[in-house]
Amino acid sequence: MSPRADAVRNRAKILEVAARVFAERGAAASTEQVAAEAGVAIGTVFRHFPTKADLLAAIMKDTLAALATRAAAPQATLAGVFTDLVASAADRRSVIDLLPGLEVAEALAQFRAVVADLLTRAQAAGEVRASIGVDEVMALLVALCQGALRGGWSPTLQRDTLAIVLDGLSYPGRSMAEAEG
Amino acid sequence: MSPRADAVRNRAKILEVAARVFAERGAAASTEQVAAEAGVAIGTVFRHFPTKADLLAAIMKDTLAALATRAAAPQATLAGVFTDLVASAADRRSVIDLLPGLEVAEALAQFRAVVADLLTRAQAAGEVRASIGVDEVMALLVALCQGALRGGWSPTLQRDTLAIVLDGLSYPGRSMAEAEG
DNA sequence: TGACAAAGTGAGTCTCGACTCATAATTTAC
DNA sequence: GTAAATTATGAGTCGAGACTCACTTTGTCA
Repeated sequence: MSPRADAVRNRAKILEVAARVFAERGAAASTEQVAAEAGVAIGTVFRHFPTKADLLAAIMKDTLAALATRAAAPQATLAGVFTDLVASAADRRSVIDLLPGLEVAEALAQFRAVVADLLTRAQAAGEVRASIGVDEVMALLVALCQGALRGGWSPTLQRDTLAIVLDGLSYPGRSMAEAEG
Repeated sequence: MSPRADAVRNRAKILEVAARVFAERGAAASTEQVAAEAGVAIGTVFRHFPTKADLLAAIMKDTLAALATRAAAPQATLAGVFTDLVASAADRRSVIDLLPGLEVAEALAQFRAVVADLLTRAQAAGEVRASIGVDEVMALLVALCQGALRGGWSPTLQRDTLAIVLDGLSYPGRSMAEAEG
């Protein structure tokens, strides 16, 4: 027997609303808020997602999958992914707190793989220097998103900080970092 | 009459312990934890800091002041400040959550002024391109700290991401950011 | 040393949020 | 249309943590 129609509808509605609520009010927003805004009883939320952590993980998984899909498009570029991500973080539409090690590993790995591909292509095109690895790129991506999210970066600030980081990715060498102890 | 000696001692002890506890376990650590580790009763903590937010604000204020002092040293450089901050964030020794608008404004402004000075000098020395402003530098600083804090960056990753960003600060132009819509 | 005010104590209150479960309402299968 | 199973409901439980306060202890000053 397939799942009941109302169950499917409610699950989708809860996920959609929860993503918005947690993005707006932070992961500390209560499950009751989510239930109220989704128009269901709190018990319904817990039937679909036995734990608040499960709900957050489901959202992260969806978000990462959507990002991976967008980044896997033929015309996608590394710079484009950075721009998109930072904009959506500043907008509080995605990228909740990274809850370490919670069922999201697989989705994260997939996204990472797509970024790795974009990086390779950018390097082949001479847009990014060869010495840079995926780890650094992912780290910078997360850092910029956290900054944009918590700092509420304006579009101008997003553009300017991104320009700096992207330039750093392409710059030939002479890192200032060597210049100090 | 000057304040009692034990009161002064306890206040200092609480601040010291609280900074460590919140850095290690996050701002969600309970006030009881702090009291226990400081060896005082919970009422004592609340006597000195009527609210948990007051305690966090006091810590942030101290931290920012210490940072400003270190960054104001004659031999300090912009690259050095970036390196120090990211290392201490990764180490969870400072930089708690930025609680928006809470008595920290003044301390933040002071730190920002010191960074502005370092930036001006770096630009005069030709180490950073002239088009960059303090806002971008502060934004990148916060972003990198958040990333290092939540991502638990290894020393290697700290060095590599920092090198990229610092290179971006000095790079002459040709931002990749223009290359997409 | 005595007296008093400042500071310390910690059990208790209060609020809030995660999670449960007995019961009611729906949906589906036939 | 009806039975049976699935799902929805929401008041209630439970625990945690911020904060209070009546009372005790301690430091200070004369």
